[in-house]
Amino acid sequence: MNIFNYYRDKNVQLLEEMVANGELPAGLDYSRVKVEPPREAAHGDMATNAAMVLAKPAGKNPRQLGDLLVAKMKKLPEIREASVAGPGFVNFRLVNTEWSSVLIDILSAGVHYGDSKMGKGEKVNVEYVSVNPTGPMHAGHVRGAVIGDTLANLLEKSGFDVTREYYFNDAGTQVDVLARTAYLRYREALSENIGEVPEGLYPGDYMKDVGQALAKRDGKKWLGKDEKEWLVPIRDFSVRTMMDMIKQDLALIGITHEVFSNEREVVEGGTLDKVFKILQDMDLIYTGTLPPPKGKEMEDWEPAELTLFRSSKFGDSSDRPLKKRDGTWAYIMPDIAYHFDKIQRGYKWMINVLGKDHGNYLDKMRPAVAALSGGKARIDVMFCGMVKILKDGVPVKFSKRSGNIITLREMIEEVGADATRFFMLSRTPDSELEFDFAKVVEQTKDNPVFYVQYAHARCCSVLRNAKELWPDTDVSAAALAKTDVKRLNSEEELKLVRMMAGWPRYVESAAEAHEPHRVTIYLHDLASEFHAFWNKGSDDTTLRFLIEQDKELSPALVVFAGILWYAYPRGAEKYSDMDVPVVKADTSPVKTVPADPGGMEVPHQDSTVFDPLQKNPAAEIEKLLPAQEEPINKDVDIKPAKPGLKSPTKDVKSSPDKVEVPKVVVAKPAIAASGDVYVQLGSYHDMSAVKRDWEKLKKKFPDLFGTLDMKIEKVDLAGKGTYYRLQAGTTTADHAKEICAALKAAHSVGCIVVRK
RNA sequence: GCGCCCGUAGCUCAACUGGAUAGAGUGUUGGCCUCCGAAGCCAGAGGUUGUGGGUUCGACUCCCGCCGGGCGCACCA
Repeated sequence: MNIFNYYRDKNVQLLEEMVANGELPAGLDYSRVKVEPPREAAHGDMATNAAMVLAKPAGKNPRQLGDLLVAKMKKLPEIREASVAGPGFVNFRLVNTEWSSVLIDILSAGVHYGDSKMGKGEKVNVEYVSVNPTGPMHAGHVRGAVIGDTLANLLEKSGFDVTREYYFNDAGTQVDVLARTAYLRYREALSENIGEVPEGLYPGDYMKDVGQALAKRDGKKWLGKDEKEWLVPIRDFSVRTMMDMIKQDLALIGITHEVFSNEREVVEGGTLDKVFKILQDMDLIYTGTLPPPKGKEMEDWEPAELTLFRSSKFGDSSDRPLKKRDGTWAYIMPDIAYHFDKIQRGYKWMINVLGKDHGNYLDKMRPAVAALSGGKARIDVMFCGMVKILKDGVPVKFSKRSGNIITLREMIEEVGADATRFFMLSRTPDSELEFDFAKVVEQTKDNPVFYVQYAHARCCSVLRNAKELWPDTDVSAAALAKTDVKRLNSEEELKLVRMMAGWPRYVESAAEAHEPHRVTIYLHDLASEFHAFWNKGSDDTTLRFLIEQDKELSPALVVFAGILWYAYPRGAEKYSDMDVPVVKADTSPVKTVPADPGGMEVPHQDSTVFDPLQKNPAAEIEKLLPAQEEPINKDVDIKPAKPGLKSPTKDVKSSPDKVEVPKVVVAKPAIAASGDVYVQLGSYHDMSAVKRDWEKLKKKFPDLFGTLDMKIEKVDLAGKGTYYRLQAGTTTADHAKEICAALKAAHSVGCIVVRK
């Protein structure tokens, strides 16, 4: 039960009484009336804005109306005090037993505390993860996965009928590449020497397992056969294997989808034609020519007759092609058909969790959904910000080429599922997030994960001690629900209780606003309140959880705190059986209290207790997008290797106790110190991007580039296409170095010194 | 150029979709262990919420204009 809603209804009831006896005019709209905890606890337990929002329609001034309401409220036995304050807030306090009875609610509801019927059983489809089956889940995917899953949990808890769905693409060229890679690894598994994985195939080692599995299942069946024969069966096998792998990975962080959909079924089921026909019948299809994209120099743009969908009728900026020039489907068509399928399955509300880089997905899909549902279905997209992975404070380079990806599995093994989930939820979804391996496992209070876990550990500790103190006492939630909680009435205790009473409000607001991170904020606040209460026990022994003379009362509070830990974003149903739903945390001390108090050594707060996975982290690329896997080789920015820098050799022998800080030696460039040097700032596929970036840079670093000119160097790299290199010059070698240093410091662009 | 998102303490972020004196952590200053876990707690200092207007009882929140940043803008996937 949400006690705030309860009193909101109570207030509305009072107002209705006032209407009934003529104090207020009839027909008032109460929908904006809210009851909330006041921002300042000193103001009271609860506050309502009723007088302010109803003043105008009621033809009274807010304070006048407030006074009327206060008079009514004061007659209620549950309300101890009420008054009008500020611009017209009505603040009120409840009698203590009202609060302490919340504890009984919590204990009897258990993990269902905070459930509500807000959603009224409405069907919602939450689609998230949706990683294509071409590789394992990696660190960049995790955030969207966690956010989507938690949102689904919250919606479910709030009374929606939620379906967790996963959609994967198994019909494009990517899965063919997957099949070819699998075939190669299959040959390898049958002891063929395959050498390096050729460009265009997936280089990762995970494909070895697929090859092995295939060899185990089919033996030498496919050796020497033509691709035409093996492509389809091996593709199916690989897709299945990869999906199994992904599902296992997801299970590691407690994510299970109910429905898996795939593109192939959509395509082969003929849905595309069906959807097209429907749109045609609605007269939303025509053949026409689109204007060229604005503001973007397109050298190779030429007008073409295309099959277009009148999406602009549904708020899109322009109509969109559904078929390519050659008559085949455009890539958005399967997605549209897939959403049609969802609509047909009865969803009026669909939520997609995507990476921020899919910027215009919603623009493209919303018109189609509107058209195909007759305006009855709604699609929302949550865009998740990027994750910057750091190891020991150093950004981790992410490159598929070298197979250097941090997989979800590695991440979980390193920091644990709970910490991962918590951390991924610690910021608003669309913001960028720094995920520092060292910080996540750091055991200090600047690690919110630990801070919350520590509070939980203390709860466990109390229960453990309670069992020791009173071996015969039942400390299960059910037993504690019978505790005489009315005796909990000190201000300190009630403060904690009020905090717990607020949980249902957080659940609702987080679900409504699609902001699962509010859960972690709540937990942090709750933990903070808990720690504060704990320490009060030092000054005042009557505020301890365990009071030897009073075994009935003591542990009750702890259990509530413990119950709320469930809120840790995981599925409620998984914890049906509970004393205290346990979140992973140390249940035993890892640091002992010294016998001689007064000089306890505490680790420095900035220090870490984490041993990094890799000691040779590479810098540079620092953003991870939950993006689609792609075969290597596409459009890679080609940069010459930096002169003078060798990759660190592994077998450098150095004694561990003599740690040498590696000296950064900047190799002296073999360039004369006169104006005969350019700095190369980037390399692009199209000319307009070069110009655009140059303008940007000039604006951003006027001091650096003010006097320099732009030079564009065109290069043809065999097999890789044409590149335009952006260079600035000429200048001296020293100045060039300065520029590069400054750019590096600003994390802006790469910078290479080149000769004239 | 167009569209979407963002700009809050020195730093990293909140602020319960319009509420009261904008809060936490970090850093800094001081205090608290004979006591349920001191990896904790308490207190001090730190702000014209990028900027200029508007809407109203009331704006970090909504609207408009600027400034600064991110992402997206193909018939590619």
